[in-house]
Amino acid sequence: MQDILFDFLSKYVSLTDEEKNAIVSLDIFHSIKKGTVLLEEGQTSKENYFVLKGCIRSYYVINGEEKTTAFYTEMEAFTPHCVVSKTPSEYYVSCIEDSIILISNSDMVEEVNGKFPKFDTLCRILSEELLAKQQIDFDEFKISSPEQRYLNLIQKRPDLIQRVPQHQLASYLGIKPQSLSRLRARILGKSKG
Amino acid sequence: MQDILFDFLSKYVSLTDEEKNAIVSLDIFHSIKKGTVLLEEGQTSKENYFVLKGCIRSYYVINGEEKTTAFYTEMEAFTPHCVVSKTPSEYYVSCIEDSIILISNSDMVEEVNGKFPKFDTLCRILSEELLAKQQIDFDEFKISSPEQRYLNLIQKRPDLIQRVPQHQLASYLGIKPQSLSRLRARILGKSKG
DNA sequence: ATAATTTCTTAACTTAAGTGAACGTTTTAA
DNA sequence: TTAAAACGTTCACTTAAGTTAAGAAATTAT
Repeated sequence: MQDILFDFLSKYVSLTDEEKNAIVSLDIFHSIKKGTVLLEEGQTSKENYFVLKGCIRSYYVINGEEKTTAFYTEMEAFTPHCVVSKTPSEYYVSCIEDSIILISNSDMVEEVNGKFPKFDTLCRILSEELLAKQQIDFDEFKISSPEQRYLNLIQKRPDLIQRVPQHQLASYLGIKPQSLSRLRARILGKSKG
Repeated sequence: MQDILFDFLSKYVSLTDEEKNAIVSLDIFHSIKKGTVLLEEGQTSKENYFVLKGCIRSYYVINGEEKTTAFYTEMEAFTPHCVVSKTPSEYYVSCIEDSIILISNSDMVEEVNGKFPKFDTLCRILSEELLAKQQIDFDEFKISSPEQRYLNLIQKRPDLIQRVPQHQLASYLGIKPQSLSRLRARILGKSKG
């Protein structure tokens, strides 16, 4: 299990056994059941997530309606806004499959980063990379129509379309579930002629 | 001029004179004329931007049409995707006002970061903060209609509405210029009753 | 200063998304 | 195992954005 993490990290920096032990000693490996809510609106959590297996989802609840904004799957990291801003969370995070998640506390991370400067470099590289990736995702969302976004999703994250309920996918694409159904029917009609 | 930068940085870390000199010696202060293109599609630049005064804009050109995806104004930093991914840029960056921009080369930054570990911490904090901020912006974009996005922009970045041409604002909001005109007329009608 | 270009707005028409409702299917819980 | 709830699709209707075109206003270049 830990090997998966260290294989991933080895792409960015090489870690000594001492450094690896420092990570392991944080005791961050967790098995999470489908449906578990990891973060609730209003909480000021300090927890960062890294998905080893499974899928977590972030969503707002507006007028009783869920608005899904992101899915994080294998080898993706997620630091909720409230952890950085130290203000109450405006959204929820929950687990949509039985998952194995690394959950680390910001205070712990800072402590370890203080001891091992290499971790600062690692975190910087990871968040710079994530920032750049997210910027591209945002750009693509802005310059695309809902239909283009859906087609784009089929290309880039085909797994999501299988493992995520339609109504969650719809709000992720910025539309209503009925519109996603219609849009899918439209595409199917086009490809048939 | 330099004071503006160091005042800003002092919010995150305290720098010694030696560290400040290291930054100054990079010779990164530039005066840029309105209309200057800083990055073209296809280029694999290594330049990072930090706006001290003025405004820069990133935009794609798709079928001859500009799609504006971001504006960066005073005290905002921007690292184009190509700098991180080391692949040719898919978008342009240009200056929409006479501006003073810090332009730094990634290689130089890495060299200086090697000498002064504190800079790694600084860069990590800045990019984590930026990532969190960007995530919120993306979330708000997804869960809002064009009209809500426009009203939101009036609240959050009223200056942009003054200093940016309508057609650039429109594509930033994910709609056509004609739709923005209509939307504004609609809002005006509502407020009058 | 004037001409050329770009920008902004308005309008009529088309296309697609939002809304409310119905209905069959699937999943969840008792 | 059944009842209840949630989910996905379809439909008719409404609302808003896309498109094409035209003209006024502002900006830029000569």
